[in-house]
Amino acid sequence: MERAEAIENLKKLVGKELHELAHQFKITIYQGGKVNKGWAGHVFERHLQIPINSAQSPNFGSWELKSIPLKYKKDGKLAFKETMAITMIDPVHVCQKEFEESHLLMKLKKIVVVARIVGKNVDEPSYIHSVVEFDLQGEIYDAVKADYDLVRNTLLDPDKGFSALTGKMGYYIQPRTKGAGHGSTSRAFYARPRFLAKFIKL
DNA sequence: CTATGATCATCC
DNA sequence: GGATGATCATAG
Repeated sequence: MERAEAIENLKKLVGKELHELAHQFKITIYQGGKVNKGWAGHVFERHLQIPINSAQSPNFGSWELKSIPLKYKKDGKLAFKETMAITMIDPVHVCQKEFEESHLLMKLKKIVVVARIVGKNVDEPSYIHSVVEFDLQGEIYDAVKADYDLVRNTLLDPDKGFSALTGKMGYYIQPRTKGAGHGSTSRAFYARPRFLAKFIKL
């Protein structure tokens, strides 16, 4: 499927209620009192008839699908509820590649984001807000590159290394723990709200 | 077990 | 309210 075609396809979903779609595709939201945190993303992937797998990237060759939750603040305005996971950090790869060749940049250039509005928990209705693409230019590109270099330099520093990475680092992009939990120590690049705000109109 | 889809829990 | 670290379901 072409990227432009998929975007058109996703835009048809604007205004739809996600729980309804999840039910149609038989996607698990609750399992024994616990939440399937990836359910929203699976709904979109199923809608586009994309196979759900855990391979690092090319969801479908030329682009990448992400979803981000939005929420209403008490004054009635919209705000980003969470940061967005972009991709896992592979220390070896990051040390060998400059930003221009990085997996991070390749991903960012391919990402299509679906912003959706959520309530205070998964039982609240969830509606699709908009579909956007990332377009790194000028100031944004340089800032993201700086964040990548910060992570890279930390990994290359003999006194720091992988374990020194923390979510406190980075202005637009941060290195943060991510994994199956229970002792997993893998980390991923996350996009901070201020980065998302550059591309998503609230 | 790990990567991907992300959100939850808790701290400030 | 925003930020940071931990965690869950699914699939390979």
